Amino acid sequence: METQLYIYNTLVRKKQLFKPIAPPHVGMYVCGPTVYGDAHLGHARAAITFDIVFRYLIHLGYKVRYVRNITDVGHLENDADEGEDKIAKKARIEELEPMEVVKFYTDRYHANMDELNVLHPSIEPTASGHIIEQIELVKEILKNEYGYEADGSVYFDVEKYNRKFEYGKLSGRKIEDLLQNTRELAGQEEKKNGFDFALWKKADSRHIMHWPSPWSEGFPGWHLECSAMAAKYLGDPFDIHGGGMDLLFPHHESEIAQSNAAHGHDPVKFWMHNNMITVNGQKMGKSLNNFITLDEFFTGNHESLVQAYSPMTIRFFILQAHYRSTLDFSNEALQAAEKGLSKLFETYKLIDLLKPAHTSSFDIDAIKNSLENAMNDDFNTPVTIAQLFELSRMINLANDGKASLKQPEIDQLKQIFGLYLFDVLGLIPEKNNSNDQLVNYLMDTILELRKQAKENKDWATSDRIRDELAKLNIQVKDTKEGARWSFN
RNA sequence: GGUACCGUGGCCGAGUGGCUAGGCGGAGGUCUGCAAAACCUUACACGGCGGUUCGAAUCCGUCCGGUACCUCCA
Repeated sequence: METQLYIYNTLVRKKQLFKPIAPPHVGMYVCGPTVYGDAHLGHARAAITFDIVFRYLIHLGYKVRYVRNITDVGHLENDADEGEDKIAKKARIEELEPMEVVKFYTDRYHANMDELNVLHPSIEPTASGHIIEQIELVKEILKNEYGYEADGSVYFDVEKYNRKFEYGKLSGRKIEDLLQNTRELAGQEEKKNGFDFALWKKADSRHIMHWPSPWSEGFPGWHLECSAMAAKYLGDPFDIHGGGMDLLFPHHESEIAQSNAAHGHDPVKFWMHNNMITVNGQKMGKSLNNFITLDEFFTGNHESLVQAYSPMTIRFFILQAHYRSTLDFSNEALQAAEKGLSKLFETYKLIDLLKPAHTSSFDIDAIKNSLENAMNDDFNTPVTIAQLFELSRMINLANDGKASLKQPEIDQLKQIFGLYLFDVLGLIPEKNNSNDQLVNYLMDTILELRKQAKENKDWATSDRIRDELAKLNIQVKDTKEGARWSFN
């Protein structure tokens, strides 16, 4: 494996050469969704970011086990419904069984991810399916005396932990600062310190989801599931842990603490965090209620959207920014992405029509190197895409007879273009929404009639055909080789 | 208040000491019955001020503006 992949590691705040713990195997854990609502653009960004990591590691020849969890219990609400489980709350409102809610939104999440051409993770564990593992982890932490019990709940003793380890190493926080700035939370009076977090929470009568444990009938704490499930499926330590930047603190910080408290060492070598999608410069998020769901994007059914945007447009839009930068949503930006992407697909199709020459104007290997370098530089997909546009330009020039390519280079060009466009970036042409064979046959017939009209200089008929087709969102493109068409 | 991060042309968005980012849009051109599409060419930039340097969008300082985390959040 010649390639030198550099990954930005949040833990050290710089890019580091990626070396797996046990090559050729790579273990990657990514925080998945809490399934109590529809996925929005931010979920797409996280999923696509790590889909790219997954795909590229596979491309490099690694054997990757990719674990992405489904959070279906546990996260506390922090408003009037003191300590009520998020899933349970939603269930109460909709008068559904909690698992019914979980199933409903999990299915919808999966459907959205498939539409975005996000590869399925190797394992997709649920928190509710790993209560036993989580209880065992709490026991270990208690055994090592980094937790304490209070009225059926168990809390993590951050101050004690910090004497031996370093709480805040990932997020760059100091425990003294935390001391000053902790808000009043449910169950605060049971804690030694405001910044202590729950490992196990006793359920009260209003909770529908609860499990027996040595301490109480209750439910696991906020950060426990990831620690428990990652260790179970990827070992301890493992290679890459990913998630949104908003999970950095306290979620990931606490995961590190739990693992150290239980096992005496850090759980993860590389921490990766994708940045947020913004709307008018402000984070798109549940709490701000400014999110647009993926289904709304796909249908255009939202007041902020002037049109529908296809899943591939969304994917391309996200990949046009580097994952560690914020990405500002706007109709203009999405429309630009839509056009740019279709240009790439169109030029890819042109490759097969190129006529080989005896000389060659371009250095395909140079582009190939640029593509590799871009991906190796912390998955720089915007630069990767820029290189694909460079290939696109070559294809068009050759197609116009303004440049030449030899057959082996045409083959190479097609191979590289396809490799990065389809396999690495995961961009695939949209399927037409109709019966392909039938539509193609009809279109051939219609365009043949229009061609005859044109030959007879019957412009009224030929223009009418063009206009009528336009009403069906079918665009007729006259080229030197005859008319082509596409769905708009 | 604490801690980070960001400020690039009309819009989105890479780069991070000297060499074109790229896309969309704009302008000009080629093609065309017309139009569209397609293609080619091209203009437009690095928040303000000061410093380091032969040279800074890129490093340092400072000011201004914005964002994120500190509470569930991708």
